[in-house]
Amino acid sequence: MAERTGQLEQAGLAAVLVRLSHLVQHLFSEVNKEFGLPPQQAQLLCHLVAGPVGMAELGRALHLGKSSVTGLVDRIERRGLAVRTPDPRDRRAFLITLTDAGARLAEDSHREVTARLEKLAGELPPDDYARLVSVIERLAAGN
Amino acid sequence: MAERTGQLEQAGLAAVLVRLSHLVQHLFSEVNKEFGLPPQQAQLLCHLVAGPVGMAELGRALHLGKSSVTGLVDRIERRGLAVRTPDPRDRRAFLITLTDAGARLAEDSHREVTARLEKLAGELPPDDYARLVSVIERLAAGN
DNA sequence: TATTGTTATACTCTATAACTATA
DNA sequence: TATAGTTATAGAGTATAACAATA
Repeated sequence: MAERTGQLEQAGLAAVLVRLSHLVQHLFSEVNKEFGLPPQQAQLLCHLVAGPVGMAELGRALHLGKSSVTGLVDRIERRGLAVRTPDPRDRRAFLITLTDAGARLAEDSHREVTARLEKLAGELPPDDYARLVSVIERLAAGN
Repeated sequence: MAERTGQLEQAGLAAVLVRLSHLVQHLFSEVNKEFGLPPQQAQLLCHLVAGPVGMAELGRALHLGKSSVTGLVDRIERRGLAVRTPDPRDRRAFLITLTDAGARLAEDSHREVTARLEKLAGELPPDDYARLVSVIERLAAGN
């Protein structure tokens, strides 16, 4: 790793990634707390914006066990943000669908999270901004 | 934002940051699960590696309320990974200190997390690697 | 037999409020 | 009065195991 030494390397890639991750997680939590949403419920809403999703697929997307998804959907449903509807193609399964209130909340939350993250990075020179997006995209590709 | 359009911008900075954050968090959780550690306890250990820390300072560092820190330290102490020792300069306060077992576990966990993150980014060209570290450091500066 | 989802149970995590003790 | 920390309580999040119903 001699080719990767120097002042910038002192912090270490892992260290800055973890630090950035904490930063983003904290911002996400704080924003959604203002909307009265625990971060896990907010994340669930994010995964429902594109359309109805089954419980099993939610578990895979969120890296959760079946019973964890059951509880999370219970709480989101109790708040009136989504509903379980029977899957017409599988009588065992449900499709979780956002209510109007849930869709509005998801959109508001997403807008605010995006705004604050963009603001965070807004001081970066355009070149750095573009490079950051590019590199992170490659980093996350396939994971 | 016309100066920031193009193929790379389609994903959006916020989106890739959130995605990267999930990626890092999940990796951190998975690694520490192998060590029998919930991610919060692992993060607590990280903050103790540099030396003993008081409860209040832990709360500030981890963005936690006082009682949350009490519980977290209770559980870490029950596992024999750290101990409360009286602060000689303030008879109200404790200094949380890693035990030998806790220090070993923290080091092992850190090594493994670092290795997997470095591996994740190992395919990046050295220039991108250095730039990523540089940009993220500036992004996280002061936050 | 495998998959979808729930229930029961236990533990972890977090916050608020009320409290003790020290600064 | 302010700060360091605990306790009590309540809710949220997660996992494992046992279960029901459907594929």
